Amino acid sequence: MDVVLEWFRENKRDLPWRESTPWGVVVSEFMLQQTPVHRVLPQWHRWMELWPTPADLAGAPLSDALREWGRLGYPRRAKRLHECAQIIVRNHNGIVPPELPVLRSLPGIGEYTASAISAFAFKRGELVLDINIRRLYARCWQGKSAPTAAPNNAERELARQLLPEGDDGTWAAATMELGALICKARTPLCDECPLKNQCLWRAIGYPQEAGIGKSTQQAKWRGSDRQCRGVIMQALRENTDITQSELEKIWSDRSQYEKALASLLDDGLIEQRGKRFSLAN
DNA sequence: TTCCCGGTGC
DNA sequence: GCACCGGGAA
Repeated sequence: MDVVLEWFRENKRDLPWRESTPWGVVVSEFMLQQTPVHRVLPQWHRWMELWPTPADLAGAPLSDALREWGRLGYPRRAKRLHECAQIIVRNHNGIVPPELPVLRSLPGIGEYTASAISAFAFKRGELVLDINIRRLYARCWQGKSAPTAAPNNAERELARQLLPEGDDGTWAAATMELGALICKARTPLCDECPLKNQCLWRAIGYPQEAGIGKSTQQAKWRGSDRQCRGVIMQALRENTDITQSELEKIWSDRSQYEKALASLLDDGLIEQRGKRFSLAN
């Protein structure tokens, strides 16, 4: 697949974590879970400035990590990353472990993130299956418009066959970049694709399978439990300490507020001391 | 204004 | 199979 690697050499974005330490890669992968590159960039720089090593983050209060996470979304990721830092310090001498099973055992690191860290931080030719790569494979080699909800063994086998011998992680980076920039979910730029002459989906006229690739409908954001949690977190990021009665004013639906508050306490993202709430420590 | 984008953990 | 986030494209 030299055309893909050649395309990557000429078109890859200049992303700072590609020139960073293994820890920088870990931080980037956590932030990039469910969040686009352009939103991650400023936050990543800030975090690497504040906490350039696992020991630095492990030594900081969780509340600082949650505050600096800002509006990236899914603040449980910040808590898990903080936990990762502490485990790395405690069990791995402060060094990011390169072994796939060890990475996989850390909180917030699943199949994708473990292989991505191994490939990008340690230059290993791992099987990396993020949604961009999976979409590219589904289209080009399977003639489908989109991949299934989760990878199965047949898909892993196909991906393994495509992985170049002796790869150093460049294949994953290249296919991910191609999926993100050209083989896009909604409006693929097929004319610019280095694989356009061998893409099965293109060859058979871009069929759309019923039901495939459709994620379950997300509830409206406005008025959702998610929005309520976000509003509470934002209030606690801006106020180090806030009373029960002040906090409850920020959301009009009382029962939804109570539910969101309880779930944030349950997730260990916030804490209560008497009548006052703050980010968890 | 709605719709879409995207890993982990339960 | 569902909950979790916020921003940006359509």
